[in-house]
Amino acid sequence: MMVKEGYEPEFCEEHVIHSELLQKLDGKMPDEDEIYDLSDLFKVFGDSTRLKILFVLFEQEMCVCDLAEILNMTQSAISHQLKVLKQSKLVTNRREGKSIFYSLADDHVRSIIAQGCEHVKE
Amino acid sequence: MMVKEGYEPEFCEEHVIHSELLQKLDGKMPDEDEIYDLSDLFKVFGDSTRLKILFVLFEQEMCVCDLAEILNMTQSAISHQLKVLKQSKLVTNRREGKSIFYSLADDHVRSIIAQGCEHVKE
DNA sequence: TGAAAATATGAGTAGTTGTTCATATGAAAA
DNA sequence: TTTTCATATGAACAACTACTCATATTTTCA
Repeated sequence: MMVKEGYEPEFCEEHVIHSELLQKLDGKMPDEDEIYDLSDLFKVFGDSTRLKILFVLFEQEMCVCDLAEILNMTQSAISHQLKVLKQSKLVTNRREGKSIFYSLADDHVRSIIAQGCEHVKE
Repeated sequence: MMVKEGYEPEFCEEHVIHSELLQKLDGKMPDEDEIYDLSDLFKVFGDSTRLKILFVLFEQEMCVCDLAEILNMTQSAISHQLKVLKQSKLVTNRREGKSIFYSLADDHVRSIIAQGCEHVKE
C-alpha cells in the first residue's frame, strides 16, 4: 500500500483540482461558521411538529395549551419545541395572565417555508 | 365525551378552542403528508456537509472525487450524501468516462438557501 | 480479457434528537 | 398565604443520522 509514499489513491488523477478553482471557491463559499448557523436553522424547519406549530402561528398567535390541543400533543412536547423555535428567533412570546402567547418573529419564516413548499409541489 | 369524565386537565380552561378556529385552521393547514414532505426537505438542508456540497455546486458541476478533496472528506461520505441530495431531487448527475458529475437540479435550491441566509444574517 | 480508477453501497457505530415522565417555576385567584 | 393553573425544564430512552470501513459495481485502458 505504500508504493508511491505521497500518493493519495482515494482521489482521481485525471481531474486535478486547479488552484484557480480552489481560489474561486474560497472566495464564493461562506465560511464554516455561517454554514453551521445555516444548517442549524434548517434543522429547526426539519421537524414536522415544529412545522405544524409554525403553520398554526401563520394564522394567529396562540398559547401553549391551545397549540397542544390543536396538534394533539402533550404540553411538554410543545413547550420543548417552542423553546427550540424561540432560540432560533423564529417565534416570540408575551405573557397574558397565566398564559403565554407565541407568535411568528418575522416574515423570514413565511418566505423560507414558502420556498420549501414550491420545491415539494414538484 | 360525557361532560366531566373525559375532562382533560392538561389544557387550560379559559381559552376554549372554538370550533370556528379549528375550522379556520383546518382550511388553512397543509395536510399531514405535505408537512412530512416539507420537513423531509428541510432535513436535507439541515446538515453542514450537504450544504457545503450545494455551495460548491452553486459555482460549477463537479465529480465525486473532487468534491471529496475540496471538502476534505472521504469519497464514501460524500457519495452517501450525494445520494440523499439526489433522492430529494436537489441534484442530478451525468457520467463522463469514469467520473460522475453532479450539478444542481434546479433553482429552488438557490432560493431556499438564499432565504435561510437572510435569516441567519440577523 | 484483466487491472485500475471512480463511484456506490451495506453494516456497524457513535452522536444527536424528539418524546415522555416527573417535577419545578411563576402568576393569579381564593 | 395557600392553592391552582399554565408553562418550563431536566433526565431518561428510543429512534434516527452521518460517518467509517470493507466491499461491490461499472467503466476505461493496457
